[in-house]
Amino acid sequence: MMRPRITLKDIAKHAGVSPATVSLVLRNSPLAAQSTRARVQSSIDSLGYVYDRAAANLRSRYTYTVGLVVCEITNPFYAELTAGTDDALDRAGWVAFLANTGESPARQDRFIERMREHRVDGLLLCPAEGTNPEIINRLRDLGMPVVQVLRRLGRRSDDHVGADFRLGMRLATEHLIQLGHRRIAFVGGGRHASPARDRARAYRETLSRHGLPVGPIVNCLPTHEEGERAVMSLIVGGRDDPTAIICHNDLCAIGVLVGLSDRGLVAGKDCAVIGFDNIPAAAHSRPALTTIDIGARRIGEEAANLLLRRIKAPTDPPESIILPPRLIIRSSCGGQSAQDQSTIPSLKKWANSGI
Amino acid sequence: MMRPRITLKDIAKHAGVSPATVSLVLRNSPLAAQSTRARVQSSIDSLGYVYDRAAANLRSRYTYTVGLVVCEITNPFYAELTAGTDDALDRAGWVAFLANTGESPARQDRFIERMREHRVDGLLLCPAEGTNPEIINRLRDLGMPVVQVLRRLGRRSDDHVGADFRLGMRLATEHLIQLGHRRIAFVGGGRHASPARDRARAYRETLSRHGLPVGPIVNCLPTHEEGERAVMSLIVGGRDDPTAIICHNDLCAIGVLVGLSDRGLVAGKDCAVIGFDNIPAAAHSRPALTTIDIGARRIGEEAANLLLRRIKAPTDPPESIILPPRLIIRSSCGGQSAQDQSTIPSLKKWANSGI
DNA sequence: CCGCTAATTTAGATCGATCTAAATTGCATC
DNA sequence: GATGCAATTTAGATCGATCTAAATTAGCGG
Repeated sequence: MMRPRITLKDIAKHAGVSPATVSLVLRNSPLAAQSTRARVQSSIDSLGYVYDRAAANLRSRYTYTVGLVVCEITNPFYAELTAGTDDALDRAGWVAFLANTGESPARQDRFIERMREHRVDGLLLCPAEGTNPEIINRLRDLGMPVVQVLRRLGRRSDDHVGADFRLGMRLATEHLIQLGHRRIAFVGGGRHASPARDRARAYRETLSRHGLPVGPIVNCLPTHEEGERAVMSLIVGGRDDPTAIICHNDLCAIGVLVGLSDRGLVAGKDCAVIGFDNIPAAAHSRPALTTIDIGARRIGEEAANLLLRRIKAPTDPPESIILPPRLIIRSSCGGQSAQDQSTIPSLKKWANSGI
Repeated sequence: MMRPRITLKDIAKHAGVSPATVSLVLRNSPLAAQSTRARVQSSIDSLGYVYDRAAANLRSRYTYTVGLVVCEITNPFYAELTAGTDDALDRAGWVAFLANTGESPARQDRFIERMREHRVDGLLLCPAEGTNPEIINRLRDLGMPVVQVLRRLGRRSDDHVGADFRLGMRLATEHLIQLGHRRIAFVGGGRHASPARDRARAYRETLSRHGLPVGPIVNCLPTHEEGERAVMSLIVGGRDDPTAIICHNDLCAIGVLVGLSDRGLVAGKDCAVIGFDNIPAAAHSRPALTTIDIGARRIGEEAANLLLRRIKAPTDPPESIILPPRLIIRSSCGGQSAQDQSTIPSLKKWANSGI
């Protein structure tokens, strides 16, 4: 019924060499002579052999797999990031196990455990909100290479790839200030992950530095719905209504745009709106959304590459790779609607010397 | 430096039993006595043992992994579908390798090969456009269980989970006809995957059945950009301009909404627009998009469950699970803007008797 | 033709689990 | 206490590759 799998031994017999030699050929070892290499290769082709990595990694060091733990893949931003890691891993010949935690630490723990059982060589972790920071230390003690993506738990001296959220938020805030806004609200604050804290902090600092009042701040989920709803509480028609709104991300900014239009207001004229992430939809809202691009795909790629480096050199000092954000000016803040006023993205990168 | 991995043998020694017994306990075999089970379990806990599935599956039948091959994860619809499969697999204790082919058959082939090397027990395949249908036969000959998701290649008697795209398109078209539209355009036609062909066909059939003219049809990618652009070619201000536009999917429908508003037209008043997929953003466009919901998440779950069934019973006759679409009426077609006029989704399902 | 080094090849143990088939134990019955 | 049968336990082979260390072969100078 089930025909037996063709193994390395079968190839050896067919090619008239030892299994050890076939193994050398399979791994492109320089030890194998050109002539035998060719002979073995032709046996492989004619028998239709499939290399069994699962068996190989029992003995060898690597499984050539990593775990990708994402907090919410249905968020377009993370989908983009996932596509980036998939790309980079594919190029290197690796594959990723996917886990979508849906912001559940319990599910995340369960998945990480499962990954350990499958002997992944490392983890790309965008930790769910509320994750116990201890998990990083635990994984390090277990010798499991981990690269934190975007969100970062605990100490600053772990491997990490992210964006400069504070600079991003400063760019956004200063853009509005330059346009003359004095009452600048923040929608989607109150999240607890590190990028959220960074944003909130930069928002406050920038306003204070310019001697402007901080707030109002609406703490809500960064979603369409809550963005829409936030407008209701923010714009009451009084003198003190904000003239500009900075949003935690584009999803929620697009909600704000809709909320404004439902109130008969025109974003970019009656009220400026600025987003964060530059998801594909941001270019296609009306008015088109001014936002901060942080290069989701690129972050995914850099994270995958860093993880592969770390797997190969586990004791090298940790790296923190921070990609520069750029302000994308469209029309939701009124005035100029120039296309993508971009700065050349240069890679800011440093290694903490293992402190 | 690297402390050696704790193995089943270590547990055996610690608990004073044989490795075989520990193995039984690990697999919850009824052969192990309650008392030994407890003793072994406590050894496991105190030594911090991690089961090595990679080693186990060398000998045993299953690896408890599947490959998930998706054509474009950055499309919100597929992201949702991916979340659904991830959910179902997680519940069953399985994990998926992820591959985002980006509609590249070559990349898809490469990935499938890699999955075979990793000995996945089965594949969830949403084939890239242009995939050679032979691949299904090849995989069947190799004994690899495959469930096609949404898109379906070649013969109708393979395992497959999808939506009734033809019914969906009929619902959409008839909805517009009922509203009195006579010139109904189709944007995003010309795609080659099976769901696209089904939609185009139902669109034509329904119009013909009602004695209405077919077209105009704009063949373009189902994206924001091209949706916007399509409006330019479709609405020229003449007598024969369509009064309604059906779109291949919501992404492109939202583009059409934007295109209309850029022309100073109001969707739902000057022109009706209807989408397909019911992605999250559809409820938050303005006007809110009337669309066809096909339950992306549910499809992902059903596909994962079917694959698990097929892995356990490879010789059972193939199943085709078709989920019913439902029309979600919002305001992009004008008139009533009642919330989610939904029918109760009942599962339509049949098994081809292995023909 | 021998010795010596360098280039190839290989035998056999090993990775960490499962599987088969046989051995052992426990318990009720005779 | 011997016997039979079911319930547990176990030894040892096995999955399909890699690894180590040793064996073989080739090439070259003398």
